[in-house]
Amino acid sequence: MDTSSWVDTSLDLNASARSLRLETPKESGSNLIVFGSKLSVKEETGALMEELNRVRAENKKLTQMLTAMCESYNALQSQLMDVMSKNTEKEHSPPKKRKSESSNNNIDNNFGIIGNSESSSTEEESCKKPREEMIKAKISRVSVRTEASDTSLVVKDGYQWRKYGQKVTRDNPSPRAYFKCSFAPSCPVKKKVQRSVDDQSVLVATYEGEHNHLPLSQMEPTSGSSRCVTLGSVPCSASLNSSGPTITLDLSKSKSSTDPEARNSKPKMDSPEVRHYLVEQMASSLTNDPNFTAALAAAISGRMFQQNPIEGWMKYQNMDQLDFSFFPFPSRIYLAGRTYQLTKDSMIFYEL
DNA sequence: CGTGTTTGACCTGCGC
DNA sequence: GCGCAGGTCAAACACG
Repeated sequence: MDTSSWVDTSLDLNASARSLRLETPKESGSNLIVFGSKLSVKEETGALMEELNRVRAENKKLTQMLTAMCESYNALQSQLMDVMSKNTEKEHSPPKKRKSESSNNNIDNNFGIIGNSESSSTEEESCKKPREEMIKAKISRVSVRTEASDTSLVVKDGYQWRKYGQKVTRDNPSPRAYFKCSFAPSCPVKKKVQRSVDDQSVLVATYEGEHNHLPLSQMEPTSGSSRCVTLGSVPCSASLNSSGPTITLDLSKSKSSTDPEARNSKPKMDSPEVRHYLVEQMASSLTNDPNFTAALAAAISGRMFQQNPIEGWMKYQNMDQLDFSFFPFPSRIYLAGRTYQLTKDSMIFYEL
C-alpha cells in the first residue's frame, strides 16, 4: 500500500460507539508503546512478553487463514476460467441472434424492479468483453404508473438524465426515449423509457448498467467537496482535501440511537454499494499496512490479559465488526514513524 | 448564454 | 449483400 494515500477513516464499531479519525501528533514518538492504564515496569514487561507470544500465535493463525483464502481464490478463479472458456465455445457455434427484449417481459404495474439485472446473455458476453461492458450490460426494468394525460416519458428515479434520442419502435406505437446519466461519460448508465403496449398509462423504464455515484436526491445540494452521509447506522462524512480522501464516521451515534432525526436520516446513502465501498476503502487502507496491523495487534493484545483476548482479536479480523470496546483510553502507540491514538470518544490514526 | 430537448441522419447488428 | 430495426449522434431549437 502506498502510505502517502493514507486514508483518514473513522469506523463505527457499534458496540463501543467510539469514533475513529486522523489527527496531527503533538508529541514526537519513539518506538514505544504507551497505554493509558498505568502498569509497573515488571508488570508491563511480563505483559509484553505474553503479548508477544500471543501476537505470534495470532500471526500464525492469520497466515494460515490467508493461505487458505488464497487457495480458495485460486480454485474459484480456475473454475471461472473453465466456465468462461466453455461458454465461449458455445457462443461461437450457433448463429447469432438479436437480443429479444420481450424475453424479459414480466412487467409489474406498481413501481417495482422486474427482471432485475444480469440477463443470461450478459453472462455470455462477459467472457469476451471488458469489465465496463459487463457493467453496462446489467439490465433492470422498472414500470411506473402515470396519469393517463401525462404524455411525457419521464420516470423520476432520483438520478439526473439527459435525453439523447427518441424513436418509434415497431412493436409499440408510442415512442421510446433514450436517456444517458447526466454524469456520463464517467457514469455509463443508460435508460430507455417507453409506454407499455398493454397499458398506456404505464411507463416502462429499462436501465442498463449501474450508477457509480449516488442519486442526485441524496447528494448534498451545495455540491461541495464534502458530503455527510450515513454508513449503515453510522453518520459519516467524506471529503477530498489536499492530503487526500477523508472518510469520517461519527461513532458516537450508534445504531441504537433513539434520535428520530438520526433515524430519518439513516436511509440516506445507506446503499450496499456505499457501505461496501467505504468498508473496502477503510479495510484496505488499514489492513494493507503492516505497520498499522502490527501496532494494532500490539495495542490489542497488550490489553488482552485482562480482558477477553481471543474474542477481541477475532473481531478485528472482520473489519466492519471491529470492536475496540476493550481498549484502554487514551492509548497511544508510536511505531515506525506513525502514531496511533485511541481516545475515549474516538480512535485516531495518523502518521508523522 | 448555457443547458437540455428534439429530430432527422447515420451507424450497427441481425435475418434472410 | 441487402434491407430492416434499434440505437446513437449532432445540429437546430427552446427555454430559463
